[in-house]
Amino acid sequence: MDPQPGRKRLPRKVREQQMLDAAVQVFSRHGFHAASMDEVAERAQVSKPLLYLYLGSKEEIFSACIAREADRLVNAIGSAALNRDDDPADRLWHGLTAFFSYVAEHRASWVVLYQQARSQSDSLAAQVARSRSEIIDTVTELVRQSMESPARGGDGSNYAALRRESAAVAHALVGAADALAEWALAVPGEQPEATARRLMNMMWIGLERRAKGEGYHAPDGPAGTDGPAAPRP
Amino acid sequence: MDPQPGRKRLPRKVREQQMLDAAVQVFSRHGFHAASMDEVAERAQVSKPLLYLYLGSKEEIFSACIAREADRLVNAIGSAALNRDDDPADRLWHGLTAFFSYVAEHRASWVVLYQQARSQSDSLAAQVARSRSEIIDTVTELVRQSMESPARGGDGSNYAALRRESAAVAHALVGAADALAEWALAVPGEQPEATARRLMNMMWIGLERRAKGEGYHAPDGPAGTDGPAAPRP
DNA sequence: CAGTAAACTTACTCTTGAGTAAGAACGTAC
DNA sequence: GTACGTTCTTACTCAAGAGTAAGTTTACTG
Repeated sequence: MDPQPGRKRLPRKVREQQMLDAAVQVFSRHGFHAASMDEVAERAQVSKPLLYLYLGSKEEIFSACIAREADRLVNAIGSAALNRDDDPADRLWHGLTAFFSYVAEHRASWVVLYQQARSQSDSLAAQVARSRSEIIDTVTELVRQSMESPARGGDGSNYAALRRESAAVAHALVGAADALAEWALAVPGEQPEATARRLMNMMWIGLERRAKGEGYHAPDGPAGTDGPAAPRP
Repeated sequence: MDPQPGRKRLPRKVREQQMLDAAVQVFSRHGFHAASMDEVAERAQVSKPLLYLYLGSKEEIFSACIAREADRLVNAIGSAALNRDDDPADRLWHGLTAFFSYVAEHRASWVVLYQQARSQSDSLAAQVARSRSEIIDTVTELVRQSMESPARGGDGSNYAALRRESAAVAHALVGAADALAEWALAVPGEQPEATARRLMNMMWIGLERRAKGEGYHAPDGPAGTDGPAAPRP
């Protein structure tokens, strides 16, 4: 007789994953410092000493969460964006769709990765910064390829500027995606594809025209370092 | 004889502001839960009981920080964006420039407002949500005015869609601005105006063309709810 | 120079939560 | 069944930090 089947004596690897699942949930709700390891243990249906025996310390548990979730997210985006056709726009589109789907489905994962992670100041910052830049780098590369493809002759002189601009775009894109993902969760019936399309519409066209040399011309602002200011249409 | 002038017996209002200054710094570095009130007291050059006597509890102190900083930020943006010419693009431009200047100069303030604030789950969430939506609403209104101005006949049928789209744009804009602000701090010589111009170039052109009915058309993705898919140029 | 109200401090209490010591239950090999 | 290694728990220790009791100093007023 076994009243609760599957609820006892699991192999270590399985338990560890359960613990990490619980930890991600708790960290995402409360943040690193406010998260209670008692709560993690309770959620994982396990006692606290086992948690510590398997995973070390609170920091190590957080670290393991970050590593696992970053890996999952990068894989999700990468497999959607990289193994596709060569058109940068479509790759970006698929990547964004994958991202919004991922966030919608694994919200806690994203919260831990992007939001909770930013604020920590300890040694966690390094770990977190690495994971974040892994994501940003993927996007930066995507954007960079997009920006050099149309109407960019062998212009190698402003390569540094191109790199800087693509980094800026990538950061903005990820930030916008984050904010949009949170917004989308509060809007009933907003599908991940729809959110991705919104973001593409906002930014991609800007990129295309930017590549052709067009752009917004600032009026005479407080600091006029704009060079020759042309009138807007 | 007064060896350290200005270091003793200050009136309550002044001390309170010093305490809030210190609190903003500490909260921005460590987040709400990890922030130590001892550290706040030390930074404010004051003992802990005085801190509690004047400002109440840790939560109330955090609350007061949020309220004060949100007010400052909204004022900074509002006075730059609203008291200008009527062109929505220029207003947005001035607002963004003011924003990036503010973040560059009062980094801790923004961190507390936008980053730390998102994670809390307690009653703080309400306070924080109100302040954040105050900012978002300002931007949403700016964006909405921009979107209806060009080539939008008296089309009142998709008013709800317009509202939703402008909300999405506003969220994306603020998220992108946040990410860009952080990025800009790590790039030497990046001026607030330059960052604002980048963001305008990314998004404003997208908005303009979007208003004319143009947009990115997704390829045959996993979910093809795109309506009639026209080929991209 | 009292007297008094505000500004301010030292030195505590008490809760919460990270981390652990010591050992109990379970499964498996012989 | 009995030896042995793995899984797992009850019941603690200990430090950090929120919040406070009671008292001390300064400045101003009559």
